Amino acid sequence: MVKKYNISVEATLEVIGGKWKCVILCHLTHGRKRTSDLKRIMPKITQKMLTQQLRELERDGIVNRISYNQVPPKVEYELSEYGWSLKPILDSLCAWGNIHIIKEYGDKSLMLEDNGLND
Amino acid sequence: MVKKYNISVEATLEVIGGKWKCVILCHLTHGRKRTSDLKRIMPKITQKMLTQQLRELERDGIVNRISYNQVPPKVEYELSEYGWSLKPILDSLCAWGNIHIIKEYGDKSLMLEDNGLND
DNA sequence: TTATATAGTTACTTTAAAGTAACATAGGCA
DNA sequence: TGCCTATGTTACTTTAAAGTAACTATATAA
Repeated sequence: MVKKYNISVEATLEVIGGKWKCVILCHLTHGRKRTSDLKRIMPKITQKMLTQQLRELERDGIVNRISYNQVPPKVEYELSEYGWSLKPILDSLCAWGNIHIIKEYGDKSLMLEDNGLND
Repeated sequence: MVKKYNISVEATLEVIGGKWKCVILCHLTHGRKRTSDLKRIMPKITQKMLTQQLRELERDGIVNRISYNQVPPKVEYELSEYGWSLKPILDSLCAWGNIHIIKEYGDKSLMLEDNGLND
């Protein structure tokens, strides 16, 4: 077998890398969410990307998918126990981002959408 | 002006996202490195990607570029003071990656290159 | 019976990231 | 003179990620 990683951080990036996964996971650290909740909180994500990213996170054991058998469908997503082990990382990524935004733009309210989670 | 971020973690990803930046930064947490050192430690990175990523990290104030005026050239890179503020994040990304590799493959020595930094 | 609501899929296109290979620099040394 | 070194650049190609738009399913309520 060929060694896959130069350094272990690459394994983490395989799981939470890309444009959307960290964003989704940060929102899920504030509690279980329906698909429609996630779409409302992240207005710019498309249905396709949302499902795709959630599927991959589910495959990697990071989130649980809870499907209620009803019509119209109701599906909720939450961090799994393993997913919660990412909480300190997600928190510090957000915290550093806040500092960086203030450093770059002076005022974070200018750059962050008003979704009730940026206060 | 249009709000740029849904949540602050996106600002962080703009700085350290992509395939190489976290890897480069993790190596730099072990000390100042010449370009040739970095190429040796990361054999799969190309000259172009290495320079490109370092330039962006420099532009964002994360690394310092130290150029000795001599021929053949000698250039060193190190974390800036601002870059060092990422150290806790980089460390926890690596630590989580180790755990994840062990969870997925049982033995991390099977997956990590022998570059002297994975022990 | 027809419209509604929610979650998801599919084929396709666009955009962005990464990789390749050849070239540039310039002082020292054989 | 001409080659070596280390670092970096450029034009181009390839690959991967993300986005678009149209489609599906189906119990319930109007």
